[in-house]
Amino acid sequence: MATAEQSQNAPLDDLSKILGSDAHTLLDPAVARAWIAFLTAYGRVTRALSLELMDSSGMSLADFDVMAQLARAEGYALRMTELADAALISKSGLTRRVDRLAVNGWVTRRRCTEDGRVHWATLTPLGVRAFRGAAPGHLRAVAERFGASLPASEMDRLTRDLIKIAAKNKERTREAV
Amino acid sequence: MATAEQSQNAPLDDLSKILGSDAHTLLDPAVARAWIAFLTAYGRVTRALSLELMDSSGMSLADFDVMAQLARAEGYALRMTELADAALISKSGLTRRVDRLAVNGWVTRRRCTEDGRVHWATLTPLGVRAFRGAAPGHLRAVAERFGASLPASEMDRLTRDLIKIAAKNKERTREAV
DNA sequence: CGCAGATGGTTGCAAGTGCAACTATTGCAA
DNA sequence: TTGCAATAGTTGCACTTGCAACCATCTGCG
Repeated sequence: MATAEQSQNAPLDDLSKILGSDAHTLLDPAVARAWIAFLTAYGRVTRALSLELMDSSGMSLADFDVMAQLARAEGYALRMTELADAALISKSGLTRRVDRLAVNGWVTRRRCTEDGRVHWATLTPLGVRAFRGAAPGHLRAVAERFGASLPASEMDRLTRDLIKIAAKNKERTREAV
Repeated sequence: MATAEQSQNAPLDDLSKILGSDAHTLLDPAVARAWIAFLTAYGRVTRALSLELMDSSGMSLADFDVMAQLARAEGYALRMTELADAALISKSGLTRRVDRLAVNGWVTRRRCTEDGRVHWATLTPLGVRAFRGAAPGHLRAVAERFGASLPASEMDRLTRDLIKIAAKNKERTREAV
């Protein structure tokens, strides 16, 4: 992945050296630049946020995401599958993440009385406190690293664009088939 | 991580339930929406591209990125560290990735004669062929999944915004200190 | 020279990840 | 009621990852 700055000019022209001059018919150079910038921005921002969050709260970005989903939920509780979907990770990944969060005492798993197959992951009081401790710093960091780069008007446009891209790729590719 | 669509309205309002009403002073709701959309778009697009690329060429997205960097480079060769930087992965990660690419016969490692510490990773003729085989489909997929969502004018604006965000997070956080 | 310190790369280790196969539970239909 | 398909979640496995410690090589200074 090229960094955004260096390849601002010609990420695809470089490739046309190896792919031939029809490279730009496969992928519009403007899209190629946007794609490189997208990957670069994502990589840098998430790496920085992840290190900061780990340092300040001993929580991985994935931990935070999962706990934030629970924090938003009615009664701080969600079924495992709902939670996995919301956090965009696999079911098995969630099982083990909740294991780890449970070891920290931040989350518990309760079997559902009405449907024995279902387990509710729930934020414990300790987990609520941990989230309250971690969130301000993390949200501020997101504001600084992601938000502060653009004026407010630009931010809404960016949101619309990103939502369009996300919508176009909604199907869960493997499982949806 | 909430999905872009569902939380379009109020990702932060939900959190104010747990964080208190000053949640929005920590992170502007418009930024919060953009951030969620960003994470969602990245997750969905890369997952889809990665599966498609693996199916069609037996190449991971990371493999492709590394080989694309080499394909762009003078003589299809880069030093290991340059390559790691360009591909935004760690040095150790690159060592092992190149190991795997070498097993496929796509990349070789040559020790530099002038400076014995340096190793040049180089695309082999077979690697060039593999890249030529994989690239068209992958570029087309990027065009479809990422590019086709937005009109050309919007794409350039998106690029500018993303580059600003990337630039703000340029320091390599750990090593730069 | 020769040795300290910087630089380039690799390896040990302790994670994290997804897929596919598995177990447990439910619901429905004969 | 029994039995089978569908659903929820977990586990085995194989693979990837990054950090920190390590080895090899080079550079510059006494």
